[in-house]
Amino acid sequence: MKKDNTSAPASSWERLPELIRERGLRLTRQRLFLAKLLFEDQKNRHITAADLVRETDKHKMRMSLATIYNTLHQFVEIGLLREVVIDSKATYFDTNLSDHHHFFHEETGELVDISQGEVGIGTLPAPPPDSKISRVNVVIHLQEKDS
Amino acid sequence: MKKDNTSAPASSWERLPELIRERGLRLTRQRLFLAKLLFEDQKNRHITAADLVRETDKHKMRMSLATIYNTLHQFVEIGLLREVVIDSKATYFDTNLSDHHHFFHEETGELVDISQGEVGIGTLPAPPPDSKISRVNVVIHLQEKDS
DNA sequence: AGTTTTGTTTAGAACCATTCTAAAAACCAG
DNA sequence: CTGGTTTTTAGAATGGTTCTAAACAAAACT
Repeated sequence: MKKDNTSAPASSWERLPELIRERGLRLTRQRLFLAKLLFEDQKNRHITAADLVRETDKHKMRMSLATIYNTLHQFVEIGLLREVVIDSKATYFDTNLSDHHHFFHEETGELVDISQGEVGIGTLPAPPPDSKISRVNVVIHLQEKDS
Repeated sequence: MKKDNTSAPASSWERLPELIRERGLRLTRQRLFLAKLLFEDQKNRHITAADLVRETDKHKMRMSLATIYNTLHQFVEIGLLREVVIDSKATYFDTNLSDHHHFFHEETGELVDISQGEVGIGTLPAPPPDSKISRVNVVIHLQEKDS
């Protein structure tokens, strides 16, 4: 039985190399480096491809945009990341795999986790016939209060 | 004839011309035609810019893409439409102004209204200081049940 | 009416995030 | 080390959306 036990900020970062391998991906310098950027500090992050370009550049580990996108999507496929789309400007990749929702700061484009308990969805409507609910996204848009 | 005025889009379609004027926009052939397409049948619609291009073409009222986008955004500004972003593929414009949420069919890209009462949001977390909630979006993603 | 002012439409170029291509490089089993 | 397969890469291509600046149309003024 394979236990798909990957919740919270991924499993501990030291195990990522084997995890990547187990899921059928080769362990390359680029994938390892991106994994490090994403998961090393154990914090939940909401990152765009552009953010990663900036970070890799800063660390003198410049790599192709295509690689960054490929890796991000592969990480989603093997359950290391979740994709979050809020506005049409960019796709965010979320290291927090637990069931949760988001605040979205409209001015800054910043995403902030809302822990699971804080949004109580009382009732959900029944899905139409022949469909099943694959996920429920709640996004609370925030505006700055003009003081 | 039943007057289904409950969640009717915008005010009645006959008043749109004056409404457009009141909000400081000139009443042009293009704006009038798009308003007609969007609101004439009093049904709630979820339309993309590309949809409108198709419809205007079909009615031999071809107009520039820029005009379609401009008009759509102006209609949002004057409160005739709401913008809904679900995935990064396209922006939807919703003629249903009432407070409601959406089913999203992942396979077809189709959006379906969920009437207000059917999603009960029990608890909302307090917004961070200096921010206020501008809106709450709930999107229920649907997958086809492989029968 | 005609003329001016100002707002609108237009085609096409520009933009920007993302994906594709096909060739070179890296990984890894034997 | 070699061969076979996967990855990476630069740059081109894509697709939705926005911008530009020129032509045009609507309201305003005489």
